[in-house]
Amino acid sequence: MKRAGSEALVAVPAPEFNLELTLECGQVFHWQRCGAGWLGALHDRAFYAEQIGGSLRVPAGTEEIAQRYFALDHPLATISASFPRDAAMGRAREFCRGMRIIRQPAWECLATFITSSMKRVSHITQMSQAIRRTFGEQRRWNDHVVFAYPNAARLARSNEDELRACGLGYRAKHLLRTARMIASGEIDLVGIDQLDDVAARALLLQLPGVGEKIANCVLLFGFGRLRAFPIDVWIERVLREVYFQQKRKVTRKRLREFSLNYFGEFGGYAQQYLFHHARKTWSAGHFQASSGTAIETRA
DNA sequence: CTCCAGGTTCCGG
DNA sequence: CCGGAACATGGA
Repeated sequence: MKRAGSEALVAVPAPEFNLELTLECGQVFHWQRCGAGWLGALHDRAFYAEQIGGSLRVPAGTEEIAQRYFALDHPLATISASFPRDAAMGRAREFCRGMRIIRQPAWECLATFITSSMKRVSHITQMSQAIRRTFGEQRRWNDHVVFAYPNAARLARSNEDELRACGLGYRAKHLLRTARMIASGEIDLVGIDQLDDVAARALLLQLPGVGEKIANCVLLFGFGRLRAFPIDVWIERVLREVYFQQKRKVTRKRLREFSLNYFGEFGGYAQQYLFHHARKTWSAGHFQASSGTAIETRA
């Protein structure tokens, strides 16, 4: 009688939004395709969402949670218009139309990105699922099962061997120590909302396994700091090939200063668009072939 | 088998 | 501040 996966769904208006792109662009790692949509854990509950044209269909009663999580209130047209007017950025903007930077729970975001260093996106997904299955609470949606991300207190009670069994390798030590610092209250994640970007970043940098790049990921994806600009291997490639072409000896510090100035108020969005576009087209050749327009680096 | 992946940490110039 | 090396694991 009831079709699994389609009972009690209600529509939420979602203009300028692409659910698939948003969930598959490498900002979040645990959503699984399910029927016409996606299944995952949103905060502490099982959650399902599917997109039909300009609207999102979600379980009745979760409309507001969905709107907030998927950041449907971000002014995407304004954000898009704020990007610098260069060719590479223009291609990324077209390629990523409808991609939004979602609002992930801070701890889940922090913990997941601690596991991300030197790992491919598919591996990060594997580790996230293993951690959820091992330590997380089980939730059901119709006849499907998902696992919530374990909180810091739960991981603080685990040990390095259990975490290594989830595939974390040397990252196990980092995640365990960070979980303990959060669980003990030594570092207050909630309080970060009251800090400006610089102070918030400095606080995150105190955590084991969190450097400049991961701190910026957490600020961007977990704290809605849309100016934060994580520089990973892909973005570094883009910056060097596109914006610093034929320039020798460009230091990390120089790249960081350039990206904060050049990409502006919504730099985090620009970064994610460039990241996804580069990752999906680099090997295909578009990217390099069309990156011949070097941009003058204005100080 | 070799290479590399959304880096961080530690160490010596 | 800057450059290098070690660090685990898995898929191509």
